[in-house]
Amino acid sequence: MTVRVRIAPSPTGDPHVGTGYIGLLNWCFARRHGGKFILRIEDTDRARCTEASAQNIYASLKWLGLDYDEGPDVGGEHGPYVQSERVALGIYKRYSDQLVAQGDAYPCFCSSETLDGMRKAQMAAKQPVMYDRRCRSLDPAEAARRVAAGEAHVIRMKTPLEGDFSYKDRLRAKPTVKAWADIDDQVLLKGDGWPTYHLAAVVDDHLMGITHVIRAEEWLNSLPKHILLNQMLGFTPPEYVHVGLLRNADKSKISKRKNPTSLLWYRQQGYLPEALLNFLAQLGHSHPEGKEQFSIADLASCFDLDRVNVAGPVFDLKKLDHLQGLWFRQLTPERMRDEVVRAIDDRFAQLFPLVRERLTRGADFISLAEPFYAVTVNHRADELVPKGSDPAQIRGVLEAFAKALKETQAAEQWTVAGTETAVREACSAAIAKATEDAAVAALWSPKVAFSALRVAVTGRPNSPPLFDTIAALGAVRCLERIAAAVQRLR
RNA sequence: GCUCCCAUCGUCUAGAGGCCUAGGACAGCGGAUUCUCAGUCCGCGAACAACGGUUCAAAUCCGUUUGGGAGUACCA
Repeated sequence: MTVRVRIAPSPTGDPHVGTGYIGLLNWCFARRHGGKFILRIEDTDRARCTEASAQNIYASLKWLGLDYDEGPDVGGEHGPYVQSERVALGIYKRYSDQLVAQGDAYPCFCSSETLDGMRKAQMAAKQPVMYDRRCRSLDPAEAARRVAAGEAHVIRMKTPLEGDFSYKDRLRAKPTVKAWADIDDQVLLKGDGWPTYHLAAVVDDHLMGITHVIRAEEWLNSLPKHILLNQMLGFTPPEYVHVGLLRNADKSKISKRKNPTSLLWYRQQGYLPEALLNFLAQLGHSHPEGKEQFSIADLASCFDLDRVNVAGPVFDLKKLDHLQGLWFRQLTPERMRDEVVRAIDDRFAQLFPLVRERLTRGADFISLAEPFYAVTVNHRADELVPKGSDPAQIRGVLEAFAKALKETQAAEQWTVAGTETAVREACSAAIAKATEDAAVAALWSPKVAFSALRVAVTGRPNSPPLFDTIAALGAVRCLERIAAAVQRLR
Protein backbone atom coordinates (compact mmCIF):
# COMPACT_ATOMS: atom_id res chain seq x y z
CA MET A 1 0.00 0.00 0.00
CA THR A 2 1.39 3.35 -0.98
CA VAL A 3 1.35 5.91 1.77
CA ARG A 4 -0.76 8.96 1.03
CA VAL A 5 -0.95 11.73 3.60
CA ARG A 6 -2.25 15.26 3.57
CA ILE A 7 -2.47 18.53 5.31
CA ALA A 8 -5.76 20.33 5.10
CA PRO A 9 -5.43 23.92 6.30
CA SER A 10 -8.25 26.37 6.33
CA PRO A 11 -7.41 29.59 4.49
CA THR A 12 -8.32 32.03 7.22
CA GLY A 13 -5.87 34.70 8.28
CA ASP A 14 -2.13 34.22 8.04
CA PRO A 15 -0.51 30.84 7.31
CA HIS A 16 0.03 29.23 10.69
CA VAL A 17 3.16 27.64 12.20
CA GLY A 18 0.91 24.79 13.27
CA THR A 19 0.29 24.08 9.62
CA GLY A 20 4.04 24.08 9.10
CA TYR A 21 4.51 21.70 12.01
CA ILE A 22 1.85 19.20 10.99
CA GLY A 23 2.93 19.63 7.39
CA LEU A 24 6.50 18.76 8.30
CA LEU A 25 5.44 15.57 10.10
CA ASN A 26 3.27 14.48 7.19
CA TRP A 27 5.91 15.40 4.65
CA CYS A 28 8.58 13.38 6.48
CA PHE A 29 6.28 10.39 6.78
CA ALA A 30 5.47 10.47 3.07
CA ARG A 31 9.12 10.90 2.06
CA ARG A 32 10.28 8.18 4.42
CA HIS A 33 7.92 5.65 2.90
CA GLY A 34 8.05 6.74 -0.70
CA GLY A 35 4.48 8.00 -0.48
CA LYS A 36 2.61 11.08 -1.56
CA PHE A 37 2.11 14.30 0.35
CA ILE A 38 -1.03 16.20 -0.56
CA LEU A 39 -2.33 19.69 0.12
CA ARG A 40 -6.06 20.23 0.35
CA ILE A 41 -7.66 23.56 1.09
CA GLU A 42 -10.63 23.38 3.44
CA ASP A 43 -12.58 26.52 2.75
CA THR A 44 -16.07 25.47 3.74
CA ASP A 45 -16.45 28.37 6.15
CA ARG A 46 -17.67 30.91 3.68
CA ALA A 47 -17.50 33.82 6.07
CA ARG A 48 -13.86 33.46 7.07
CA CYS A 49 -11.96 31.97 4.15
CA THR A 50 -10.18 34.11 1.59
CA GLU A 51 -8.29 33.50 -1.62
CA ALA A 52 -5.40 35.69 -0.45
CA SER A 53 -4.99 33.45 2.56
CA ALA A 54 -4.88 30.36 0.35
CA GLN A 55 -2.19 31.99 -1.79
CA ASN A 56 -0.15 32.66 1.35
CA ILE A 57 -0.39 29.01 2.32
CA TYR A 58 1.00 27.93 -1.06
CA ALA A 59 3.79 30.51 -0.84
CA SER A 60 4.71 29.60 2.72
CA LEU A 61 4.87 25.87 2.08
CA LYS A 62 6.99 26.57 -0.95
CA TRP A 63 9.26 28.80 1.10
CA LEU A 64 9.67 26.09 3.71
CA GLY A 65 10.40 23.52 1.06
CA LEU A 66 7.51 21.26 2.03
CA ASP A 67 6.73 20.35 -1.54
CA TYR A 68 3.44 18.60 -2.08
CA ASP A 69 2.82 16.07 -4.82
CA GLU A 70 -0.79 17.00 -5.32
CA GLY A 71 -2.62 20.20 -4.51
CA PRO A 72 -4.63 23.14 -5.79
CA ASP A 73 -1.80 24.83 -7.63
CA VAL A 74 0.05 21.70 -8.75
CA GLY A 75 -2.85 19.48 -9.78
CA GLY A 76 -3.15 15.72 -9.40
CA GLU A 77 -5.48 12.87 -10.17
CA HIS A 78 -7.80 13.36 -7.23
CA GLY A 79 -8.77 16.97 -7.74
CA PRO A 80 -10.10 19.44 -7.30
CA TYR A 81 -8.11 20.06 -4.11
CA VAL A 82 -10.14 23.01 -2.91
CA GLN A 83 -13.31 22.08 -1.08
CA SER A 84 -15.41 24.97 -2.33
CA GLU A 85 -14.86 23.63 -5.85
CA ARG A 86 -15.93 20.21 -4.66
CA VAL A 87 -19.07 21.71 -3.15
CA ALA A 88 -19.89 23.06 -6.60
CA LEU A 89 -19.53 19.53 -7.94
CA GLY A 90 -22.18 18.33 -5.49
CA ILE A 91 -19.83 15.81 -3.89
CA TYR A 92 -20.76 16.32 -0.24
CA LYS A 93 -24.46 16.67 -0.93
CA ARG A 94 -24.40 13.30 -2.64
CA TYR A 95 -22.97 11.56 0.42
CA SER A 96 -25.24 13.44 2.74
CA ASP A 97 -28.24 12.33 0.69
CA GLN A 98 -26.99 8.77 0.86
CA LEU A 99 -26.81 8.91 4.64
CA VAL A 100 -30.31 10.32 4.94
CA ALA A 101 -31.63 7.67 2.55
CA GLN A 102 -29.94 4.94 4.59
CA GLY A 103 -31.42 6.31 7.77
CA ASP A 104 -28.01 7.26 9.18
CA ALA A 105 -28.69 10.98 9.10
CA TYR A 106 -31.72 13.23 9.40
CA PRO A 107 -32.84 16.77 8.75
CA CYS A 108 -32.96 19.00 11.83
CA PHE A 109 -35.14 22.09 11.84
CA CYS A 110 -34.05 23.59 15.13
CA SER A 111 -33.09 27.24 15.00
CA SER A 112 -29.84 28.53 16.47
CA GLU A 113 -31.91 30.27 19.16
CA THR A 114 -33.43 26.94 20.15
CA LEU A 115 -29.96 25.41 20.28
CA ASP A 116 -28.63 28.30 22.34
CA GLY A 117 -31.38 27.93 24.87
CA MET A 118 -30.71 24.22 25.06
CA ARG A 119 -27.03 24.79 25.74
CA LYS A 120 -27.70 27.32 28.47
CA ALA A 121 -30.20 25.06 30.21
CA GLN A 122 -27.80 22.11 30.10
CA MET A 123 -24.99 24.27 31.37
CA ALA A 124 -27.12 25.47 34.27
CA ALA A 125 -28.20 21.92 35.11
CA LYS A 126 -24.51 20.81 34.94
CA GLN A 127 -25.45 18.33 32.27
CA PRO A 128 -23.24 17.45 29.31
CA VAL A 129 -23.83 20.00 26.58
CA MET A 130 -25.19 18.41 23.43
CA TYR A 131 -28.10 18.40 21.01
CA ASP A 132 -31.11 16.67 22.55
CA ARG A 133 -31.95 14.92 19.26
CA ARG A 134 -35.51 16.15 19.19
CA CYS A 135 -35.64 16.16 15.36
CA ARG A 136 -34.26 12.64 15.18
CA SER A 137 -37.64 11.16 16.00
CA LEU A 138 -39.49 13.08 13.30
CA ASP A 139 -41.25 10.89 10.76
CA PRO A 140 -38.81 10.68 7.78
CA ALA A 141 -41.59 11.20 5.23
CA GLU A 142 -42.83 14.24 7.11
CA ALA A 143 -39.29 15.61 7.44
CA ALA A 144 -38.68 15.05 3.73
CA ARG A 145 -41.88 16.95 2.96
CA ARG A 146 -40.76 19.93 5.08
CA VAL A 147 -37.34 19.91 3.39
CA ALA A 148 -39.00 19.81 -0.03
CA ALA A 149 -41.16 22.75 1.04
CA GLY A 150 -37.98 24.73 1.54
CA GLU A 151 -37.96 24.88 5.33
CA ALA A 152 -34.58 25.88 6.82
CA HIS A 153 -32.69 22.86 8.12
CA VAL A 154 -29.33 21.17 8.64
CA ILE A 155 -28.45 17.50 8.27
CA ARG A 156 -27.28 15.67 11.38
CA MET A 157 -25.70 12.25 11.71
CA LYS A 158 -27.34 9.59 13.88
CA THR A 159 -24.90 8.62 16.58
CA PRO A 160 -25.52 5.29 18.33
CA LEU A 161 -27.47 5.67 21.55
CA GLU A 162 -25.57 3.03 23.46
CA GLY A 163 -22.37 1.01 23.48
CA ASP A 164 -18.74 2.10 23.45
CA PHE A 165 -16.41 3.41 20.83
CA SER A 166 -12.83 2.23 20.92
CA TYR A 167 -9.87 3.18 18.79
CA LYS A 168 -6.20 2.48 19.26
CA ASP A 169 -4.00 5.41 18.33
CA ARG A 170 -0.49 4.12 17.64
CA LEU A 171 1.05 6.86 19.75
CA ARG A 172 -0.97 6.03 22.84
CA ALA A 173 -0.49 3.04 25.10
CA LYS A 174 -4.16 2.42 25.64
CA PRO A 175 -7.07 2.66 23.27
CA THR A 176 -9.31 5.67 23.39
CA VAL A 177 -12.69 4.58 24.68
CA LYS A 178 -15.78 6.72 24.70
CA ALA A 179 -19.44 6.02 25.32
CA TRP A 180 -21.46 6.63 22.18
CA ALA A 181 -24.10 8.23 24.35
CA ASP A 182 -21.65 11.11 25.00
CA ILE A 183 -21.24 11.83 21.34
CA ASP A 184 -23.33 14.47 19.70
CA ASP A 185 -25.46 14.14 16.58
CA GLN A 186 -23.00 16.20 14.60
CA VAL A 187 -24.19 18.61 11.93
CA LEU A 188 -22.98 17.30 8.56
CA LEU A 189 -24.53 19.78 6.19
CA LYS A 190 -25.08 23.39 7.28
CA GLY A 191 -28.11 25.51 6.58
CA ASP A 192 -26.50 26.85 3.43
CA GLY A 193 -26.01 23.33 2.11
CA TRP A 194 -22.24 23.40 2.62
CA PRO A 195 -20.59 20.56 4.53
CA THR A 196 -19.01 20.91 7.95
CA TYR A 197 -15.42 19.87 8.47
CA HIS A 198 -16.44 16.43 9.67
CA LEU A 199 -18.28 15.37 6.53
CA ALA A 200 -15.96 17.11 4.11
CA ALA A 201 -12.77 15.74 5.61
CA VAL A 202 -14.00 12.16 5.83
CA VAL A 203 -15.36 12.17 2.30
CA ASP A 204 -12.27 13.80 0.80
CA ASP A 205 -9.80 11.64 2.69
CA HIS A 206 -11.55 8.63 1.22
CA LEU A 207 -11.88 10.01 -2.28
CA MET A 208 -8.26 11.11 -2.27
CA GLY A 209 -7.04 7.74 -1.09
CA ILE A 210 -5.53 9.04 2.13
CA THR A 211 -3.98 6.20 4.14
CA HIS A 212 -2.87 8.05 7.29
CA VAL A 213 -4.37 11.14 8.84
CA ILE A 214 -1.66 12.71 10.99
CA ARG A 215 -3.20 15.70 12.74
CA ALA A 216 -3.17 17.66 15.99
CA GLU A 217 -4.75 16.27 19.13
CA GLU A 218 -7.47 18.89 19.10
CA TRP A 219 -9.21 16.44 16.76
CA LEU A 220 -9.05 13.49 19.09
CA ASN A 221 -12.44 14.24 20.59
CA SER A 222 -14.19 14.10 17.26
CA LEU A 223 -12.47 10.91 16.18
CA PRO A 224 -15.52 8.70 16.91
CA LYS A 225 -17.61 10.81 14.59
CA HIS A 226 -15.08 10.42 11.82
CA ILE A 227 -14.75 6.68 12.21
CA LEU A 228 -18.50 6.29 12.35
CA LEU A 229 -18.95 8.37 9.25
CA ASN A 230 -16.48 6.16 7.43
CA GLN A 231 -18.42 3.08 8.45
CA MET A 232 -21.80 4.50 7.50
CA LEU A 233 -20.47 5.48 4.12
CA GLY A 234 -18.89 2.09 3.60
CA PHE A 235 -15.32 3.43 3.53
CA THR A 236 -12.25 1.75 4.95
CA PRO A 237 -11.05 4.43 7.39
CA PRO A 238 -7.51 5.74 7.13
CA GLU A 239 -5.30 5.34 10.17
CA TYR A 240 -5.77 8.34 12.43
CA VAL A 241 -2.77 9.55 14.41
CA HIS A 242 -2.98 12.45 16.84
CA VAL A 243 0.11 14.41 17.78
CA GLY A 244 0.65 17.00 20.50
CA LEU A 245 -0.41 20.57 20.06
CA LEU A 246 2.17 23.39 20.01
CA ARG A 247 1.94 25.44 23.23
CA ASN A 248 2.58 28.91 24.58
CA ALA A 249 4.92 29.30 27.55
CA ASP A 250 1.88 28.92 29.83
CA LYS A 251 1.07 25.60 28.15
CA SER A 252 -2.10 26.79 26.48
CA LYS A 253 -2.61 26.06 22.79
CA ILE A 254 -0.29 28.27 20.77
CA SER A 255 -1.86 31.62 19.97
CA LYS A 256 -1.19 34.81 18.12
CA ARG A 257 -1.39 36.81 21.36
CA LYS A 258 1.50 35.00 22.97
CA ASN A 259 3.69 33.90 20.06
CA PRO A 260 4.40 34.81 16.49
CA THR A 261 2.24 32.24 14.73
CA SER A 262 2.38 33.55 11.19
CA LEU A 263 4.80 31.85 8.83
CA LEU A 264 4.93 35.17 7.01
CA TRP A 265 6.44 36.73 10.11
CA TYR A 266 9.31 34.26 10.26
CA ARG A 267 10.17 34.85 6.67
CA GLN A 268 9.96 38.59 7.08
CA GLN A 269 12.16 38.46 10.18
CA GLY A 270 14.85 36.72 8.17
CA TYR A 271 14.59 33.27 9.68
CA LEU A 272 15.92 30.58 7.40
CA PRO A 273 13.50 27.81 6.40
CA GLU A 274 16.16 25.29 7.39
CA ALA A 275 16.28 26.73 10.90
CA LEU A 276 12.53 26.97 11.39
CA LEU A 277 12.06 23.44 10.12
CA ASN A 278 14.90 22.14 12.27
CA PHE A 279 13.31 23.78 15.28
CA LEU A 280 9.83 22.49 14.50
CA ALA A 281 11.21 19.02 13.88
CA GLN A 282 12.85 18.90 17.32
CA LEU A 283 9.52 19.70 18.92
CA GLY A 284 7.94 16.64 17.43
CA HIS A 285 10.60 14.08 16.75
CA SER A 286 14.05 13.82 18.27
CA HIS A 287 16.87 12.73 16.02
CA PRO A 288 17.71 9.08 16.68
CA GLU A 289 21.45 9.83 16.68
CA GLY A 290 20.97 12.68 19.09
CA LYS A 291 21.83 15.33 16.51
CA GLU A 292 20.68 18.83 17.29
CA GLN A 293 21.19 20.31 13.88
CA PHE A 294 19.75 18.41 10.95
CA SER A 295 17.93 19.00 7.70
CA ILE A 296 14.46 17.71 6.96
CA ALA A 297 15.94 15.48 4.27
CA ASP A 298 18.06 13.92 7.01
CA LEU A 299 15.01 13.65 9.27
CA ALA A 300 12.95 12.10 6.51
CA SER A 301 15.48 9.32 6.12
CA CYS A 302 15.13 8.27 9.75
CA PHE A 303 11.60 9.43 10.47
CA ASP A 304 9.59 7.08 12.64
CA LEU A 305 5.93 7.90 13.17
CA ASP A 306 5.97 5.93 16.41
CA ARG A 307 8.54 8.33 17.86
CA VAL A 308 6.44 11.44 17.42
CA ASN A 309 5.57 13.25 20.61
CA VAL A 310 2.13 13.34 22.10
CA ALA A 311 2.82 15.79 24.92
CA GLY A 312 2.37 19.30 23.53
CA PRO A 313 5.77 21.00 23.36
CA VAL A 314 6.22 24.61 24.45
CA PHE A 315 7.24 26.80 21.57
CA ASP A 316 10.46 28.55 22.67
CA LEU A 317 11.91 31.16 20.33
CA LYS A 318 15.26 31.11 22.16
CA LYS A 319 15.94 27.67 20.78
CA LEU A 320 14.91 28.77 17.30
CA ASP A 321 17.34 31.68 17.52
CA HIS A 322 20.17 29.36 18.43
CA LEU A 323 19.44 27.06 15.52
CA GLN A 324 19.02 30.05 13.25
CA GLY A 325 22.53 31.21 14.24
CA LEU A 326 24.01 27.82 13.43
CA TRP A 327 22.38 27.64 10.03
CA PHE A 328 23.02 31.24 9.17
CA ARG A 329 26.74 31.15 9.87
CA GLN A 330 27.08 28.08 7.69
CA LEU A 331 25.56 29.83 4.71
CA THR A 332 27.78 30.27 1.66
CA PRO A 333 29.02 33.85 1.28
CA GLU A 334 26.73 34.21 -1.75
CA ARG A 335 23.62 33.15 0.02
CA MET A 336 24.45 35.09 3.16
CA ARG A 337 24.92 38.15 1.01
CA ASP A 338 21.48 37.61 -0.50
CA GLU A 339 19.97 37.39 2.95
CA VAL A 340 21.64 40.60 4.05
CA VAL A 341 20.60 42.45 0.90
CA ARG A 342 17.07 41.24 1.37
CA ALA A 343 17.03 42.49 4.96
CA ILE A 344 18.18 45.90 3.78
CA ASP A 345 15.74 45.99 0.89
CA ASP A 346 12.82 45.10 3.12
CA ARG A 347 13.38 48.18 5.21
CA PHE A 348 14.45 50.37 2.34
CA ALA A 349 10.96 50.76 0.95
CA GLN A 350 9.73 51.95 4.31
CA LEU A 351 12.64 54.27 5.00
CA PHE A 352 13.25 55.81 1.62
CA PRO A 353 10.19 58.11 1.73
CA LEU A 354 11.34 59.44 5.09
CA VAL A 355 14.84 60.42 3.99
CA ARG A 356 14.26 61.18 0.33
CA GLU A 357 13.97 64.96 0.57
CA ARG A 358 17.04 65.11 2.79
CA LEU A 359 19.39 63.42 0.32
CA THR A 360 22.04 65.18 -1.71
CA ARG A 361 23.98 62.11 -2.75
CA GLY A 362 23.05 58.47 -2.83
CA ALA A 363 25.58 57.64 -0.14
CA ASP A 364 23.84 60.06 2.24
CA PHE A 365 21.23 57.39 2.67
CA ILE A 366 23.65 55.26 4.61
CA SER A 367 24.28 57.82 7.33
CA LEU A 368 20.72 59.10 7.45
CA ALA A 369 19.23 55.65 7.73
CA GLU A 370 21.81 54.37 10.16
CA PRO A 371 19.62 54.78 13.28
CA PHE A 372 16.95 52.67 11.63
CA TYR A 373 19.25 49.77 10.92
CA ALA A 374 21.33 49.97 14.06
CA VAL A 375 20.47 47.62 16.86
CA THR A 376 21.39 50.19 19.51
CA VAL A 377 22.51 53.82 19.51
CA ASN A 378 24.87 55.76 21.73
CA HIS A 379 23.52 58.87 23.35
CA ARG A 380 25.59 61.95 24.01
CA ALA A 381 24.53 63.59 27.25
CA ASP A 382 25.01 67.08 25.87
CA GLU A 383 22.70 66.36 22.95
CA LEU A 384 20.14 64.61 25.07
CA VAL A 385 19.71 67.68 27.30
CA PRO A 386 18.54 70.76 25.36
CA LYS A 387 19.74 74.19 26.43
CA GLY A 388 17.92 75.62 29.40
CA SER A 389 17.06 72.28 31.00
CA ASP A 390 18.94 69.91 33.22
CA PRO A 391 19.50 66.13 33.07
CA ALA A 392 17.10 65.33 35.90
CA GLN A 393 14.28 67.20 34.20
CA ILE A 394 14.89 65.49 30.88
CA ARG A 395 15.00 62.17 32.58
CA GLY A 396 11.54 62.86 33.95
CA VAL A 397 10.29 63.83 30.51
CA LEU A 398 11.65 60.70 28.90
CA GLU A 399 10.27 58.46 31.62
CA ALA A 400 6.82 59.97 31.12
CA PHE A 401 7.10 59.45 27.38
CA ALA A 402 8.22 55.88 27.85
CA LYS A 403 5.20 55.20 30.03
CA ALA A 404 2.80 56.74 27.53
CA LEU A 405 4.40 54.86 24.64
CA LYS A 406 4.28 51.56 26.45
CA GLU A 407 0.54 51.97 26.72
CA THR A 408 0.43 52.81 23.04
CA GLN A 409 2.29 49.61 22.32
CA ALA A 410 -0.01 47.57 24.54
CA ALA A 411 -3.04 49.03 22.82
CA GLU A 412 -1.51 48.20 19.44
CA GLN A 413 -1.74 51.84 18.41
CA TRP A 414 1.89 52.08 17.30
CA THR A 415 1.38 54.33 14.28
CA VAL A 416 2.49 57.84 13.38
CA ALA A 417 -0.78 59.28 14.67
CA GLY A 418 -1.05 56.95 17.64
CA THR A 419 2.39 57.67 19.04
CA GLU A 420 2.06 61.40 18.40
CA THR A 421 -1.23 61.55 20.29
CA ALA A 422 0.23 59.65 23.21
CA VAL A 423 3.28 61.89 23.46
CA ARG A 424 1.34 65.13 23.09
CA GLU A 425 -1.14 64.03 25.73
CA ALA A 426 1.70 63.27 28.09
CA CYS A 427 2.97 66.83 27.56
CA SER A 428 -0.44 68.39 28.11
CA ALA A 429 -0.95 66.39 31.26
CA ALA A 430 2.37 67.50 32.69
CA ILE A 431 1.72 71.15 31.88
CA ALA A 432 -1.80 70.99 33.29
CA LYS A 433 -0.47 69.65 36.57
CA ALA A 434 1.72 72.69 37.15
CA THR A 435 -0.62 75.52 36.24
CA GLU A 436 0.92 78.85 35.30
CA ASP A 437 4.48 77.64 35.77
CA ALA A 438 6.34 79.03 32.81
CA ALA A 439 9.41 76.89 33.41
CA VAL A 440 7.40 73.68 33.33
CA ALA A 441 5.54 74.76 30.22
CA ALA A 442 8.85 75.47 28.50
CA LEU A 443 10.29 72.09 29.48
CA TRP A 444 7.31 70.24 28.03
CA SER A 445 7.10 72.32 24.89
CA PRO A 446 7.62 70.43 21.65
CA LYS A 447 10.82 72.36 21.07
CA VAL A 448 12.49 71.00 24.20
CA ALA A 449 10.70 67.75 25.01
CA PHE A 450 10.47 66.48 21.44
CA SER A 451 14.09 67.21 20.82
CA ALA A 452 15.08 65.13 23.84
CA LEU A 453 12.87 62.34 22.57
CA ARG A 454 14.42 62.59 19.13
CA VAL A 455 17.92 62.18 20.50
CA ALA A 456 16.79 59.35 22.77
CA VAL A 457 15.26 57.43 19.92
CA THR A 458 17.77 58.07 17.11
CA GLY A 459 20.91 58.94 19.03
CA ARG A 460 21.25 62.21 17.14
CA PRO A 461 19.80 65.72 17.09
CA ASN A 462 18.59 65.55 13.50
CA SER A 463 16.27 63.04 11.92
CA PRO A 464 13.25 62.68 9.69
CA PRO A 465 9.98 63.81 11.30
CA LEU A 466 9.90 62.46 14.85
CA PHE A 467 6.72 60.43 14.79
CA ASP A 468 7.37 58.96 11.37
CA THR A 469 10.70 57.89 12.78
CA ILE A 470 9.17 56.39 15.90
CA ALA A 471 6.58 54.51 13.89
CA ALA A 472 9.20 53.19 11.48
CA LEU A 473 11.54 52.10 14.24
CA GLY A 474 8.89 50.08 15.98
CA ALA A 475 7.91 49.90 19.60
CA VAL A 476 10.54 47.48 20.80
CA ARG A 477 13.57 49.43 19.66
CA CYS A 478 12.11 52.82 20.59
CA LEU A 479 11.34 51.78 24.13
CA GLU A 480 14.76 50.14 24.53
CA ARG A 481 16.49 53.27 23.36
CA ILE A 482 14.48 55.60 25.57
CA ALA A 483 15.28 53.38 28.53
CA ALA A 484 18.97 53.51 27.58
CA ALA A 485 18.82 57.32 27.37
CA VAL A 486 17.24 57.49 30.82
CA GLN A 487 20.08 55.31 32.12
CA ARG A 488 22.58 57.63 30.48
CA LEU A 489 21.16 60.57 32.45
CA ARG A 490 21.50 58.95 35.85
C1' G B 1 -20.17 21.28 34.36
C1' C B 2 -19.36 16.97 31.07
C1' U B 3 -15.89 13.95 27.92
C1' C B 4 -11.11 12.81 26.40
C1' C B 5 -5.68 13.42 26.26
C1' C B 6 -0.96 14.27 28.64
C1' A B 7 3.00 14.28 32.78
C1' U B 8 11.80 13.48 33.11
C1' C B 9 15.99 19.89 34.55
C1' G B 10 12.94 26.90 33.52
C1' U B 11 12.35 25.02 27.97
C1' C B 12 13.05 20.92 23.93
C1' U B 13 14.22 16.07 24.92
C1' A B 14 17.27 10.78 25.61
C1' G B 15 15.43 6.88 28.36
C1' A B 16 10.84 0.98 25.83
C1' G B 17 12.50 -3.11 34.25
C1' G B 18 18.80 -3.67 35.90
C1' C B 19 23.77 0.06 31.39
C1' C B 20 20.51 6.01 35.53
C1' U B 21 24.14 8.35 42.11
C1' A B 22 19.13 9.98 34.93
C1' G B 23 22.45 11.67 29.26
C1' G B 24 22.28 15.81 25.48
C1' A B 25 20.64 20.72 23.70
C1' C B 26 18.61 25.79 24.63
C1' A B 27 18.37 29.41 28.32
C1' G B 28 21.06 31.08 33.04
C1' C B 29 25.69 31.54 35.70
C1' G B 30 31.28 31.28 35.94
C1' G B 31 35.92 30.92 33.31
C1' A B 32 39.24 30.77 28.82
C1' U B 33 40.36 32.85 23.92
C1' U B 34 39.89 38.14 22.21
C1' C B 35 41.14 45.59 21.10
C1' U B 36 35.28 45.22 21.55
C1' C B 37 31.09 42.40 20.39
C1' A B 38 29.54 37.94 18.31
C1' G B 39 31.43 33.17 17.93
C1' U B 40 34.22 29.15 19.87
C1' C B 41 36.07 26.16 24.05
C1' C B 42 35.79 24.57 29.26
C1' G B 43 32.99 24.32 33.71
C1' C B 44 28.61 25.04 37.38
C1' G B 45 23.60 24.87 39.09
C1' A B 46 19.04 22.48 37.46
C1' A B 47 14.30 17.09 36.65
C1' C B 48 11.96 11.32 36.98
C1' A B 49 4.54 15.49 40.12
C1' A B 50 2.79 12.65 44.80
C1' C B 51 1.32 8.26 47.08
C1' G B 52 0.38 3.25 46.87
C1' G B 53 1.18 -1.46 44.48
C1' U B 54 3.77 -5.53 40.99
C1' U B 55 9.06 -7.21 40.98
C1' C B 56 15.14 -9.68 43.46
C1' A B 57 15.16 -4.81 40.79
C1' A B 58 10.96 0.77 38.45
C1' A B 59 11.96 7.17 35.52
C1' U B 60 10.33 2.84 32.86
C1' C B 61 4.45 -1.77 34.36
C1' C B 62 -0.52 -1.11 37.23
C1' G B 63 -3.83 1.96 40.38
C1' U B 64 -5.24 6.44 42.93
C1' U B 65 -4.47 11.53 43.58
C1' U B 66 -2.56 16.11 41.92
C1' G B 67 -1.27 19.26 38.00
C1' G B 68 -1.65 20.79 32.92
C1' G B 69 -4.15 20.66 28.14
C1' A B 70 -7.99 19.91 24.51
C1' G B 71 -12.99 19.32 22.98
C1' U B 72 -17.88 20.51 24.16
C1' A B 73 -20.26 25.54 17.19
C1' C B 74 -24.70 25.41 11.19
C1' C B 75 -15.20 27.22 12.95
C1' A B 76 -11.86 24.29 11.28
